[in-house]
Amino acid sequence: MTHFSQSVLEWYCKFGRKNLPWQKNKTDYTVWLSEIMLQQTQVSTVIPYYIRFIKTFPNLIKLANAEQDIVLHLWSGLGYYSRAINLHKTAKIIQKEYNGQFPKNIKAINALPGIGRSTAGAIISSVYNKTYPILDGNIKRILTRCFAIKGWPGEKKIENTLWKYAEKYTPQKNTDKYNQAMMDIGAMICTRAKPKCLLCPINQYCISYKKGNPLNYPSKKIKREKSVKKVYFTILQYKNLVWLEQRPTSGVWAGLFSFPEANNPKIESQLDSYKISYKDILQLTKLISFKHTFSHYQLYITPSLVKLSTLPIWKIEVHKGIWYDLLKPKKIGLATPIKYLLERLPCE
DNA sequence: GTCCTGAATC
DNA sequence: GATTCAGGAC
Repeated sequence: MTHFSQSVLEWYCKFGRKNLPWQKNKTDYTVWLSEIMLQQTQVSTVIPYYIRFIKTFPNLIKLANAEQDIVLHLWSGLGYYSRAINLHKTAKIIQKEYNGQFPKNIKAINALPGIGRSTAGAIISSVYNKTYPILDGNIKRILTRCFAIKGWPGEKKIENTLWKYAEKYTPQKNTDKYNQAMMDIGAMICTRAKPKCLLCPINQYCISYKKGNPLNYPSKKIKREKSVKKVYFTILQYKNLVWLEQRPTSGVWAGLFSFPEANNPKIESQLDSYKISYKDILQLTKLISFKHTFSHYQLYITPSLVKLSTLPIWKIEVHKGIWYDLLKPKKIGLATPIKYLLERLPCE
């Protein structure tokens, strides 16, 4: 084992995190679930979601047999909803094709929806203590700083280099502890801003520390202007009921419910397509516009509230959706801005 | 390139 | 208050 890895392991014994919710009563299921939630998401954000999720679905079979809407409901607000859809898919695959037993070899795990090389490595090292490297954002930050690796880590060439380093330093023994330690060091010591280099167990190996420039790493992505999109939501409300439609299983807010939307501000055309007659409108209010920023574009949302005096009935299958009861909300997936709007609607 | 959000930072 | 940033799979 390298001195580098030895230092990492010694640090873990003293300072590593060992009491996170998914580290108690650890099983393949809890590790898998937490690793999926932790993709692109920080620990403090995940904890309440994880606890609620595990309460509702204490094991894989419960999850496999669940309605997708319930799964998305529990994921609402966590973002990257394809993670939830893939999680559910994977549960069903394991139930059907693996007899309910989580596969134990890396290739089979890696082939499951939503599990890439790093997550597969994290699961198999954490649950079975097999020797496989991981490479998440934390570890990329540590490695680029320690070995002064220039270039944006998202670039294929740089990522391959980083995997080489990850392989080289992942020890044969105690891989589980080492991988957890590296994630902890990345989250607690080798932070993006104000890294605590003096407390770092591997500062003696760290080139950027010696040079005094750890903040130069990792190199930043060359950023391009975010495109701007506009959308107009039509909020149809009759008493406590609000009309919501389910979005397709791909694209933004996959599988979540949302208001009817249009690309032009003319509320009339939207009302026409829903065959709403003006005599049924009690009140039509343009609500305050706001901005929602995605990783790849900005969305300006202008909602209009249309209060109706009768419950419209449109031809079946022309508009597929649900009348969402504000007083008895159905458990469905809702994106954050939709949840925000629904919470602020006055109900009668 | 496409997928999201809350926390950190300005 | 507005902007930036962290965080992997497909």
